[in-house]
Amino acid sequence: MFAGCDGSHAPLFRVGGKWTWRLIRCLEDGPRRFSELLVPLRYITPKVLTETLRAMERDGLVARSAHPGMPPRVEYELTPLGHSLLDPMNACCTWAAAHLPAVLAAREAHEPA
Amino acid sequence: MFAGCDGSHAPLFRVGGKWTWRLIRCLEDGPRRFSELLVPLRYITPKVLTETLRAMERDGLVARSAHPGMPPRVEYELTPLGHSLLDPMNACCTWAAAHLPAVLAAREAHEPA
DNA sequence: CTGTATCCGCCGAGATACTG
DNA sequence: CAGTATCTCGGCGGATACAG
Repeated sequence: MFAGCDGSHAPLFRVGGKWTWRLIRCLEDGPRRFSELLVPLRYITPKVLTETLRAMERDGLVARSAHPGMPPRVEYELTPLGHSLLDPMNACCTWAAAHLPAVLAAREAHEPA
Repeated sequence: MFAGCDGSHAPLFRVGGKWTWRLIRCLEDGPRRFSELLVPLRYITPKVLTETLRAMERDGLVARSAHPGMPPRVEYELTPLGHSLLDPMNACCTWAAAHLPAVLAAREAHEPA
């Protein structure tokens, strides 16, 4: 998604992935450790969490900082760029919250389950 | 996407599909016929266009009106609900346009292609 | 604790051809 | 013109197990 904004076909920013938006929400209040992300994102697997984080890191949305030692301690936090994504995100979430009932009603009308 | 706004896991509104956002752009200026959508959405196949339109119809974002006769004439247009999606969409597109260079730079830094 | 390594299933998306 | 009918493919996302 976000594609078509510039007329190109490129799939932009990994946003559109299943977990990306929720992950941003988990990070909006400050740095979080790997295991602190596994809990609120219930049922995400470590592999998928790693993939999502790495992708967002490549896009400059998330910063990873590893504190050496034992046990290992790694923290993830939103970069300023990642933080700026919260604005359009909130616009979308506001829309969704306002219009979810209408969408569900429309579905119900087409699929009288 | 849009998931997580209410804490649920439901994949919301079909928005997140590959063509949905571009389709909305094509409809924002008024009704369009099936064949008029195939052209600007270059290389979309009839099958996929139909699937996308049907899904958006189910969600109450698009209205389909078939004028009987020969040759057949069918028009699609955004409902008020679909139109209201333009606001958050534009917020996202504005963000993307503003920060695309930063994202590309971040990718370049991680993948010195 | 913070990941990696395999393997797998599902489904969106496309190619191609055909129909009312 | 406006679709439908099959078939196929790739890749995200998940399950499970293991490692530093």
